[in-house]
Amino acid sequence: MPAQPTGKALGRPPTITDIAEAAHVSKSTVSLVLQDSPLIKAETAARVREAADALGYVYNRGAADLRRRASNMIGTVINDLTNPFFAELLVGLERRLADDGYVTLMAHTGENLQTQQRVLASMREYHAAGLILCPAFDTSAALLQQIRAWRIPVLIVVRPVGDESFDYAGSDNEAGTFAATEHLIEQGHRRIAFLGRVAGGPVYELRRQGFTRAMRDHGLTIEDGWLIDITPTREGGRAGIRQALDLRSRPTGAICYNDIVAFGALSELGERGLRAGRDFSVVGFDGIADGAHANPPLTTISVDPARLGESAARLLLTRLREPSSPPLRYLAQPQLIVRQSSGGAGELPE
Amino acid sequence: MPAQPTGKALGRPPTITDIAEAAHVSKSTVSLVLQDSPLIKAETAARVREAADALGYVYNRGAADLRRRASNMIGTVINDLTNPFFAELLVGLERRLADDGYVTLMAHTGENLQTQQRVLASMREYHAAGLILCPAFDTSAALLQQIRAWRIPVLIVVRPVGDESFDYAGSDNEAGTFAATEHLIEQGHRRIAFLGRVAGGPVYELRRQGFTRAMRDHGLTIEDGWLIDITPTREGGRAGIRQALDLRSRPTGAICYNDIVAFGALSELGERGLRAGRDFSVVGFDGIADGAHANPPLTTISVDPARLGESAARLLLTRLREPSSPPLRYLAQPQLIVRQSSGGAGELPE
DNA sequence: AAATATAGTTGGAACGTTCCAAATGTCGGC
DNA sequence: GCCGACATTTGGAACGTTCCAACTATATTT
Repeated sequence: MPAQPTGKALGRPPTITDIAEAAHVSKSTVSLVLQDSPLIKAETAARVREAADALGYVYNRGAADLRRRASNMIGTVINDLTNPFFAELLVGLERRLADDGYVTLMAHTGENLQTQQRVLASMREYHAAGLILCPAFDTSAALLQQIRAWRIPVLIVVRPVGDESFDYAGSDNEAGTFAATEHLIEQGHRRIAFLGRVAGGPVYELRRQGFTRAMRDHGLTIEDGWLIDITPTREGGRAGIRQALDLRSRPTGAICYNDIVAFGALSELGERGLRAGRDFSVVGFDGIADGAHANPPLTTISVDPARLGESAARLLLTRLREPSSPPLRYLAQPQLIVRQSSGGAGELPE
Repeated sequence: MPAQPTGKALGRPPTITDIAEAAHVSKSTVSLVLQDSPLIKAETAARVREAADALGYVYNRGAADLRRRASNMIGTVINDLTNPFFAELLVGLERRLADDGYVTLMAHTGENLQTQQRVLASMREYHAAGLILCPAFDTSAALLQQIRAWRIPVLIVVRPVGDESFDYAGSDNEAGTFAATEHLIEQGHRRIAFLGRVAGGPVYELRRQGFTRAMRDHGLTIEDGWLIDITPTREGGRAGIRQALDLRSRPTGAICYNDIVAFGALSELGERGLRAGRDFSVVGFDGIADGAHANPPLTTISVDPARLGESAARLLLTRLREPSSPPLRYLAQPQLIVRQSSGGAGELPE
């Protein structure tokens, strides 16, 4: 903790000019000292720093940013923080940004396009050095073009929008569900459902494709009703399982769009007296921390959300350093984590 | 979406001076228009706004803040975003702040005191108008005194630190666990454990006290080993249940420090082939959204985290308007939500 | 007709930095 | 005693706003 300022109190917060006066140098010198410039003699620098401490000086980043025509703020737009996946992503993001001396301007959209537009505009007014955007559903490519016209570096996370010319960090969704499905097949499952949205943009699309490809590759057909359309929430997961269990050609396991859908699925199974991993198999997607301590612990395709966040931040920082390099891209290779929620395909007890 | 700027392009982003020129007024007038001042004739204002749109003007809040010696940024310090309780809190907080035209500077400490000190200092440099701090464990009262010396309004959330002179938003922890415990007692339980930290600051203290008071009030004694010391995580919850079930005088239910501890408890019970609500009762604390779709759905003491966040934001905004009113305080009245994880006290199957 | 009030507009000095160009001081070599 | 080279330091004009005091009209009162 810094010492209390001891010098004579001015009526207002001290500025570099005050320090300059106290240390008998010019304010230019003070400015250079604060920037750790090697131009200044060590002795002088020490004297300046002493004066600054004595006066209780605090750097005014706003003023500096105005003059430098730059800032160290990164705007981060998240749409659903109540999904732990995004919370963990944000943690990784913020940690990395903080480590590099940046500060996070955070906003939450709740999937609302107008809110999204508003917060982006606000971040622009604050001169954010860069933006990290997890686009709300139905975000148009036009919005991205607009941001590009703002000339603020922007990185898209998780949900690809627009063309390939934007920096992007996400995960290999198709490969992920492919691996998930293969896992169930290897466990002996032949009748597998997919719980996700039917028309929910590219992420849903790819995850479903990974599922269908794995089924096809293994010579399995997807029977009517196994592609179950739900909202990607815990509630949706429950509904999905209800639907699955009511099917005439009942599946023995399900690939879930993401982990929270899977949680809902586990809950509904439990309510029916069924135990995931024994009576029915459930696989999630995301690898959020809660999965390890779900009931039962959840088999999932992990993309390590915190790490994805760090990578996203890293990409944006690279972009800031290299404004005109070709589009950057990071695709997390999802990894299968086998826990108890998946197991052999027995017959369901009646 | 605003129209593309159509006017002649300058080499640099347009400023109020450029608008002034285009609209044939002074920059003072432009400034007043941007502030919606009633001093300016409607006709003139319209002309100015037109010019601003045409040039693609974007307000420079940094410059304005420098001159006004104020800002619209609120610094928010959260220590554990991976706990959905805090994520939901943050959502409520941010929503309220955004509604009032403020922007959220968010930082994550991961319970690290040094990180906390660093991010607070950083927020000061950025001239945050106010701070919302959920103090990391072991935060000293001295730190708060220091912040007070900075003359930045600060609101403490969730964990009380320092004296009563700080604005605070939290919940009635003692009443919460009291109600939780009474609930189990009413269900017929007589042997109840408490899963929490033994020396973890005021929140733990109060929640434990609510438990002990309820037990005492109902003439029940707390036997050796029923106060179980764990870290307040999912992992801790599992360990706690393991410990509880191994006791010679085995409890039939447990009050958990918070919901994620309860989730761990549910997981461990499941692993042992026990079903919460039938074989053992579990009550959480916080009321995070996941609780409704846990396996089984979790009985909990809800403080409605999102609403708590909104209230916290509201308090801080009030403080900004009334810098010298007496300390503000909001105590959420926690509410018992009965779901399936608690039930009658049967005997445990051997 | 002068004085006063009112509405609308404006010049210019801040706000606290940065950074360029220029100034100063010191040293060695001639 | 002068020159250039180098190490340090500095004056002052920006950066894009706000806001006070002053100014110009025009209308109203005396």
